[in-house]
Amino acid sequence: MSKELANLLFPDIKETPEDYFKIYPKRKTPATRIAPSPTGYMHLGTLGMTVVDKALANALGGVCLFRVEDTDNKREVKDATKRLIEAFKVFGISFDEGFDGEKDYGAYAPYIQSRRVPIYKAFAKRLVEEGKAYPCFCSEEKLAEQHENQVKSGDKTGYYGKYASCKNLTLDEVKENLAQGKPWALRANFDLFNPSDRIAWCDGVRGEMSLPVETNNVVILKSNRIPPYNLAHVVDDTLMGISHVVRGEEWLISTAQHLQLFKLLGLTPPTYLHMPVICVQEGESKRKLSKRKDKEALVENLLKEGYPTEAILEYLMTIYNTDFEIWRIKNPTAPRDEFKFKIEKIGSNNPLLDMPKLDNISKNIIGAYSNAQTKLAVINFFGENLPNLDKVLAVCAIDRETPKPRKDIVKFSDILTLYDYIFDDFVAPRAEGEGAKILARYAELYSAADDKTAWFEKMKRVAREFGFADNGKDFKANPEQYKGSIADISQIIRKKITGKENTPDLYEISRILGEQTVKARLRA
RNA sequence: GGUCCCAUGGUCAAGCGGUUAAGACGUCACCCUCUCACGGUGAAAUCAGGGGUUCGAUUCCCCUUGGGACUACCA
Repeated sequence: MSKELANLLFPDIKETPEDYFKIYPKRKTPATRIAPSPTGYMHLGTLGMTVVDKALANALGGVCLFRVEDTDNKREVKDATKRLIEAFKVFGISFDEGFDGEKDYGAYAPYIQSRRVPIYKAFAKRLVEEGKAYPCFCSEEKLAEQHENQVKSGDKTGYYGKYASCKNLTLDEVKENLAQGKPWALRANFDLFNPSDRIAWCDGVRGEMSLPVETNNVVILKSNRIPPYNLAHVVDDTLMGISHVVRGEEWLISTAQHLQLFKLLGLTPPTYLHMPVICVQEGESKRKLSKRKDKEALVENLLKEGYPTEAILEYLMTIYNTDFEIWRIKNPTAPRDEFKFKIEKIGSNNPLLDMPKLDNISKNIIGAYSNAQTKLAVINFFGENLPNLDKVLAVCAIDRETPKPRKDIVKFSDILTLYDYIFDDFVAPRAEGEGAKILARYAELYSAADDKTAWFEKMKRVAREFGFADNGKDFKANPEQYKGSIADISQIIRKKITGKENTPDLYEISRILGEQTVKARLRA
């Protein structure tokens, strides 16, 4: 009867799981995969999983592939797959196999789940043949009502045992329902498992784990004949030879049902690595990073702010492998893929998103950029048409390529506020009283032709003329003899020219601005 | 409510029965210095609580508390 039912349900499916095992040969190396669903722009967590997948494949001497999990057509966002692929490109992340937006590459294609539906059906059909799955004709309303009653009576929720009313439908009843055109979903018969048993496995991150048997006869084929995550995961990761499944902690509990599906199909499950999820602080507690609430933490936004992709990747690595930071200190310039990723160094705490840490990593990375790299990055961020581009680059070049470079740029958008005085529309602040006199005197003296020593001599001269110490030490020794020190003079001038109390070397800035502009601002 | 996970400074964490309890970010102080940044030196700051086990617990076990995840024909 099961065979008959299977043919009734899947008349057009001729292939068997064995056929697919022939098409997709057993893989000889370890493999990891990143399988995001196209529901919008890339999530920081997705990027983090990718970093781990890549690093793990690298450490294991295996491959890492990219698969699109587009089985939820309700949530799917147009172009999201394309955007995902773009984003990976921006981050310089490539995969050994996958989908490039146009076509598949790799021997286990297709890599888009919506194109693998016949494969899922073949496995589903097998399950029906063996009496391990059955069609369910229950309406949404009926299911909702049942759920409500279960909650009310304190019974366990779900579709199982006596609640699984479609499980024991006769062939004729199924035929009748089908004839009436009733929609149906396929459910796994988890009542085949002893509900008091536990499902155990050794998690790569958490160690020995066990969960109670999943009793809910979960849907493995939706009424649109597309599987939800569970069956798709089991089938794809088996066929694609995935040895290590890296996924977020949110999957931990559903591992029982996945393992039960593997068992029902007689398949060997992969090693699971359940990763911590990145959280944000909210009042007293923390919560999972959310796309809606934490827009500023979205990868898209970080990029928009001008964080270098390497900074984001490095930060993610410090989160997911607690060894990485120490390795990085010892190997400050080594490429990241030389780092040996260790499974046992994955933390199991859910970390809080640490923006100051990201900032620190970022400013170190930008600080280490060469002038050429900086130019590329600035143009990449602002485009060719940024006004005063040459001047901006000149300011960025101050102290760059030295053993102790400035590290004032955290993200490229900072340039607009940090160096706003470089732009033509900058308005110099007003000065009054003695300050105005000092500025006037300095304006008289200033010449762009001076070398740095000559320039500084003039600065000292102004200081002396107005009763300020021309060096810090003298002032410190006898503070009462002076109105202030050369630092104060310098500060007055800096403030007038740039509107800021902290800027790179004033001599250099003045040269970049040009004598005319400097004098105009001093006298404004 | 049920199931599961987690628990060392403000944050990320090392530690895996005996340590002066690493390190990084952040904070503060000092030095360097025309300013800022960089750099250097230093400081403050942690084992959630209670029971066991043990000669000895941050480390092992239990309970409490706190936090997190899941509980869909979403992933």
